Amino acid sequence: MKDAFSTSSESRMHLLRAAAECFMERGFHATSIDDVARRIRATKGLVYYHFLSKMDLFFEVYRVGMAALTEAVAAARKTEHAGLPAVTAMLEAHALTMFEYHAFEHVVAQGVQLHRFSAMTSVQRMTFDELVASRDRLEQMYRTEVAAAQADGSVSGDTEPSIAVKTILGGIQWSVIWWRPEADQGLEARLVLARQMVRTLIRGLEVRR
Amino acid sequence: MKDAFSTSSESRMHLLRAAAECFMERGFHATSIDDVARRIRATKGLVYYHFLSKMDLFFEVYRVGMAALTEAVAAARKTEHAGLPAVTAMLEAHALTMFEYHAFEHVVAQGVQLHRFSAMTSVQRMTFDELVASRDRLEQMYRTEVAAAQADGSVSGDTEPSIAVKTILGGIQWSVIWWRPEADQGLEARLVLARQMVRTLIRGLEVRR
DNA sequence: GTCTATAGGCTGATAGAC
DNA sequence: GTCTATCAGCCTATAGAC
Repeated sequence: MKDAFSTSSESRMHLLRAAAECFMERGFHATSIDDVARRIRATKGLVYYHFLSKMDLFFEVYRVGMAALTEAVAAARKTEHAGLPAVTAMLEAHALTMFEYHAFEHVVAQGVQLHRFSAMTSVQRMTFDELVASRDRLEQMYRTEVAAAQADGSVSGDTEPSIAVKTILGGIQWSVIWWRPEADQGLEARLVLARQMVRTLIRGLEVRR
Repeated sequence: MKDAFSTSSESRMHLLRAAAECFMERGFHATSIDDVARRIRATKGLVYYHFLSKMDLFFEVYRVGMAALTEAVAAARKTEHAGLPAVTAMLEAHALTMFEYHAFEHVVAQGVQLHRFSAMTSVQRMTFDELVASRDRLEQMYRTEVAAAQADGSVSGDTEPSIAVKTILGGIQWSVIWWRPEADQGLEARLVLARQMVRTLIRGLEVRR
């Protein structure tokens, strides 16, 4: 998992992981810096040595989560032909990343909602805007492929790509709510689950012959 | 919308709505009791006259949101034959309720995540467990209908009902994240959107002939 | 790099006036 | 029913020791 953290010191990486877990369990505001430090048996001082503020720490966690998602989905996109095959591969990679980076993706989901951070410096505002933009770019990849699939006739044209994408992605993203790491250990079980989810979304509930 | 609030005084009802909006915008922990009171141009004292604590206020908002959802879905269920037709009607009603009770349903979504309220009294713990149970009962309605649809062959049997339901419902529930009341005014526009979402989930992305 | 100590601000909850 | 005043606790962030 090292890759998504790029170049980070040991402590910094451990803090990021601890923060992701705390934010997932209790949410941003209910998590104290002491909670994060305590989780790796350190104290507040260490956190403030590595991060400027609690919000910057949150942003870093978000960035790691989005980076993991973007890389996985972009890579999967290239393995298949444009259109429906690409979308299918993207969704499967997307789901697997949701499981592997569970805590981080939970934070990403929170971040989407938290437009209103009480007080943001202008630097933080810029960072925040970039994170929102990265989320839009991910969705844009999907919209492009769905539009291509509509053009080649493999996806029905009577629903706007943006609506279809939001709906389908919701099915994947919502897994942060109900999926638990304990539930299914091992890559094999995760792959089976991811494929069932993707199949449900691509083929629909209804069976036709 | 009065119905879902059952018997409530005027002030109490306004406070519930204000609380739902605050919790939606800032989240439970970031919302202060003063924020809620200020939104209806009142003060803290009023809130504590009507509700025992901030957490009880949250629980009441959650209860209203879940009640609205349960009633709408249960009613829709009866309008169609068991199995796929029932599921389709349930999803459409579900989506429409997500829009109509947007702020409340946003809080319900938060509530699912907040397992760990720092300090709950035993009474609060019981209330909380009942709210979680009400959520499970809603999902159970869907699982039952999907299983019936698998039995009559209208839904493929190769995905467990619980997985299919969680995936499909995710597509609907996630709309609290991206849908905004300003976006589409009027019942007509909402109905069109709801039907596009449901169609995407029932028929799938892929088109077949 | 990591820790301790502490300042300073905010907020949940209560008491009591009107 | 609604408001004002206030307390007690917690938590972010900083300063400075080691």
